[in-house]
Formats: sequence, structure tokens, C-alpha cells
Amino acid sequence: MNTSVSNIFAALADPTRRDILVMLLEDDMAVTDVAEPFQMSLAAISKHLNILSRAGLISQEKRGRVKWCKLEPDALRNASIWMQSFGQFEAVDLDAFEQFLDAEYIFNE
Amino acid sequence: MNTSVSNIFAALADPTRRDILVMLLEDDMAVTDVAEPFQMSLAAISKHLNILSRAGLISQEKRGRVKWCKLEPDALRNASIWMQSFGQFEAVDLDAFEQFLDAEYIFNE
DNA sequence: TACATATTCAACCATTTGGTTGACCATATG
DNA sequence: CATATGGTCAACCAAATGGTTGAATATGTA
Repeated sequence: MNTSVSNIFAALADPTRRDILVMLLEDDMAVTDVAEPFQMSLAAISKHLNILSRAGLISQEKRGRVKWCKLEPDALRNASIWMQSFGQFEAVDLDAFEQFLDAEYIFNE
Repeated sequence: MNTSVSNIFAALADPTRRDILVMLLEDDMAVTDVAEPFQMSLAAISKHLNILSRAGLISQEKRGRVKWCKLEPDALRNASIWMQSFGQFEAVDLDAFEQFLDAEYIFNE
């Protein structure tokens, strides 16, 4: 899994994927149910879910023939901290903050 | 200017652009000086700066033949609002931020 | 067994992205 | 004036992105 800062922001840059995350706030969902409100194909939604999964924003668990999608708010929280810290950079130690921003985040598996 | 959530996240998804934002934390900079530490051409940096500018993350002002780039950290607010609508993420907790730095990020180079 | 449901895979396509290069424009300076 | 400097523009390119379709795989059910 590759939850770099770049991948998290890239995942969040797509409105369909943000909509999916909002849906998963309610409850875990099967892939087919995630796809239902959208106009696009199931395969397209499946790709979006893989991107969210690789970014660490969701996890997927297969039970029977149904693959359940679950929100993983930790990665999102990291991005939230990134942004809020940036907005409040005066209160943050600048050297540490620069290292933070420069880092490529590797979450491996 | 188009400071949509999508554009802000897309702008932040590129590591070169995040590096530029870090540089602008220090001080306002001319385009040529922004480009100096990077391996790529001035034209490429100029494009990156335009993307940051359209996202509202920086502003640019031309004085003489020099175009000055200035950080506009408030632009992150739109994306932050999206995130706060997402969950009960509290205002940034610097202790959590430190833990985040120490525990979850792996610095390469 | 036969069929339906859940999901992915593979090939393909159009558009976007991130980079290059060389020409160009605007401004400063000898 | 002539020339150097700061920056953008236009054309181009390779790779990535977001979508499609039809076939394939895996699992449940009659």
C-alpha cells in the first residue's frame, strides 16, 4: 500500500471519490451499493475504490462474494493535519514543518 | 480564480508544488528564484506556479520585470472545510502533529 | 447441475498532466 | 541604441487519468 501525501491528495482531488468517502461515513458498503447512485459503470467505481484503497483512505474486505468497503479515517486525518498545520504555520516549528512537508510518506503494507 | 476543493487537492498532489509552497513559507520569491533549486526548466516551474495560483494557494504580483510569488495559506480553508464536514476532526492538535511526525512519516533524503 | 449475482480484468479511448524546447515579449542596464 | 535578464507562449511529447465495453472469475442459490 502506498499512502504517500501525494496519493492522498490525488485521491481527494476527484469529486466522485470524495462523494464515495462521504457515503462511507454512514456505514460500510458493498461495491455494488457504492456504485448505485453514480452514472458511471461498476468497473469505473471499482477503479475509484482501488485508488482510495491504495491511498489508505478505505479498506476492503471480501466476505463471500461481497467486498465490503470501510472508511479508514486515519489517512484523511493526516491530510487534515497537513493542511491545518500549513494554515497555522506560525505556531509550528518551521524546521520540523519543512521536513514534514518534504517527506514522502511511505506506509508500506 | 478557481479555488474549488478539487483544484486545491490536485494542486497539493504534486510534490514539486508542495516543495514550492514550503519555500514560500520563508518569504516571497521571484519566479526565477523559485525555479533555482529544481532540476526542471523555468517554463515547467512557471506552469506549476500558475496551477498554484489558480488554486488560490499563492498570488503573483509583477513589479518591473520580476514576478513575485506570495503564499496565500487561507486558500486551504475550502479544503479544510470539506474535511471538517467529513468527520469530527478537531482543530489541529500540535501534540498529535508531533506524534504524526515521529511515528508515521518516513523521510527519504 | 444450471443460473444469477458480485466484482474484477483486459483492451481500448479521449483527455489531462508534467515535462521539454525555441521563439517571443517586456523590462532593465551598459 | 544594443544587449542581458525575467518570464511566458506555443508546439510538441510521453505517461497518467478517468471512463467505456465485453469477457472472466468467484460465489451463492434454485
